[in-house]
Amino acid sequence: MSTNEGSTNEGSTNEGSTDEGSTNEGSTDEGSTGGEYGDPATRTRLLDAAWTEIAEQGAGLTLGAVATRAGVSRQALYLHFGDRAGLLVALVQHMDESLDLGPSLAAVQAASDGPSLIEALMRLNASFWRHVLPVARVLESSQDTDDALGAAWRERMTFRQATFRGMIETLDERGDLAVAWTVDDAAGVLYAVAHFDTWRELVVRLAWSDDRYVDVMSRTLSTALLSDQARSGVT
Amino acid sequence: MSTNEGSTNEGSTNEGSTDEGSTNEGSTDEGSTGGEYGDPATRTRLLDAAWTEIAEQGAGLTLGAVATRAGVSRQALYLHFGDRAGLLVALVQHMDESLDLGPSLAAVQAASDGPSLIEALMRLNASFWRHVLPVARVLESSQDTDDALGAAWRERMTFRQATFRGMIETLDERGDLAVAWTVDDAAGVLYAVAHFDTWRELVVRLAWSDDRYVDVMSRTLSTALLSDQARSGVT
DNA sequence: AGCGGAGGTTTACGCCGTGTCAACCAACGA
DNA sequence: TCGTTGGTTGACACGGCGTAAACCTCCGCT
Repeated sequence: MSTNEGSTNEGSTNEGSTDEGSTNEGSTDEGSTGGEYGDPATRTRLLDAAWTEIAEQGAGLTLGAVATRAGVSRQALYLHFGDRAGLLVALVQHMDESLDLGPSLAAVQAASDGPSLIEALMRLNASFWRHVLPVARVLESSQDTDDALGAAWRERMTFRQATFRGMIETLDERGDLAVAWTVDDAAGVLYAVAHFDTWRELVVRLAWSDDRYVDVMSRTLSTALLSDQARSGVT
Repeated sequence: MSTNEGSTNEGSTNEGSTDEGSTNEGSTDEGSTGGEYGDPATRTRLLDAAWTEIAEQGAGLTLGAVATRAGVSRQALYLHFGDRAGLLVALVQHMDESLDLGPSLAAVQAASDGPSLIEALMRLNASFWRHVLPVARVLESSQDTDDALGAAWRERMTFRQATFRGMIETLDERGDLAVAWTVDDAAGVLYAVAHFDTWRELVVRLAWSDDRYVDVMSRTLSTALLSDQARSGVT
C-alpha cells in the first residue's frame, strides 16, 4: 500500500526528461532505493531528527543540529545524504512512507455521497497539514535552490494532484459533479484550494479551528462543485 | 575599545522563545517614516535592485548582488537598512507604495453586481500575483527568521484580509451573499483562496492561463458565496 | 588468529554570505 | 575653511556548507 495506490497514474501534465546529468558526479541518490549508504536505522534516525528539527527551527535548520539530535556526527549525515538538498529530498520520500495515507484515502473515496466525500477529504487534509506544515514550507521554499529537490517536491505534488483528480473522477462517475464543470477544472480547483497555504492562512494566521476550516471549506467546495441533486442527497 | 572581541552580542540568531506578546513596544525598527539614512534616491534604487534581484534569484538573494545592481557598495546597503531583514521589511512597504492598488480596488468595488465584482477581483488578483510572486515567496518564507520582518509581512496580509472583508461586506449589504454565510466566514474563504499559492499552483504548476484561473476561480467563488438571485442577475 | 570491510568518528580546511568596524573621501553649504 | 552628509575601501569575525584524510571499532569470514 503506502504511497503508490496506482489510481489514475496517467501523469498527463509532467513528463520524464527530468533534466538529468546535473552537476554532481557522485550518486546523489536517484529516486530509486538503490545503494544507499550505511545503516538504515541511522538513516531513519537522521530523517526523524531532521523532521523534528524543522518542526522546531523551521527554515533555520542546520545540518549540525540534525546530526547532533540524531546522536551522530555531522559527517555521517553527509555520508548518508550527500548534502543538504539530498537530505531534504530523502525527507520528501520519508514523509511519504511514515505517514501512510493509503487507508485514509480509501476511506474518503468510499464516502457514501458527494458532500460527505468532500468533508472527509477536507478533514483528512486538515490533519495532514497540521502534521506536515513546517516541513512542507521548508521544502516548498527550498525547491528552486536545487534541481533534484525541486523535482522531488514537484513529483510529490503531482501525485497529490492525481489523487485529488481521482476523487473528482469518482464524483463525476456518480454524476455528482455540477454540469458546468470539467473534471480537469474541478480537479485543479480542489487541488489548489486544498493546498497547505489555504489551511495555514485560515488556521494559523486567522486562528480558525480545524473544525471551522473543515466546515467552511467543505461548504465552499460542495456548493461550487456538486450538482444540486448531489448536494441535497438525492442518489 | 578597538579590535575587541565579543562586543557584538547581537548574534543569538532567533532561538525558540515563544514569541507571544508579539511585537515588543514598537521601537524595533527605528520608527516609521522618520529618520532614514542617506539619499532617498539611493534607497529607492536599492529597493528596486532588491526587487529585480529577487525576481531573478528568488531566495538565493545576496546583499552583495543587490548593492552591485544598485551601483552602490554593500556597506551602503547596511547603512540604509541595517541588515538583510531590514531590507526585506522596507521592501514590503516599498511594494505597497510602488504598486498603487487603490484605484484598481475602487474599480472592483464599484462593480455592478456580485459575479462581476468577484470576477474583477480575481482578475486583479491574478495580475497582482504575477508581479509580486517571487518577492512574496521570499517574504513569506523568511518571515519567521526575523521578528520585525514577520510583523511587517503579517501586517501586510492583515491589511489584505481587511480589504477582502470590505468586498464581502459590500456584497452583504447588497444582499448578494448566500444566506448560509457569515461575513467572517466568507471573508476568510475569499482571502485564503485568493492567496498567492492558489494562483501559483494553478498558473505556475499546472500551467493554467490567467484567464482560466480567473474563470474557474470566479465560478467557484460566485457559486459558493453568492445567493441564487445575485448569481442570476436579479437585483 | 588474523583480515577486511562496513559504518562510522575527529580534525581540519576552503568557500561564501552576513554583519561590523575603521579609515578615508568627495561634494556642498555656511 | 570647516564640518556634515553620503557615501567608499578594505579588513575581519562568525557561522554554515561541503570535502578530505586519517583513524577507530565492531562483525563476519576463513
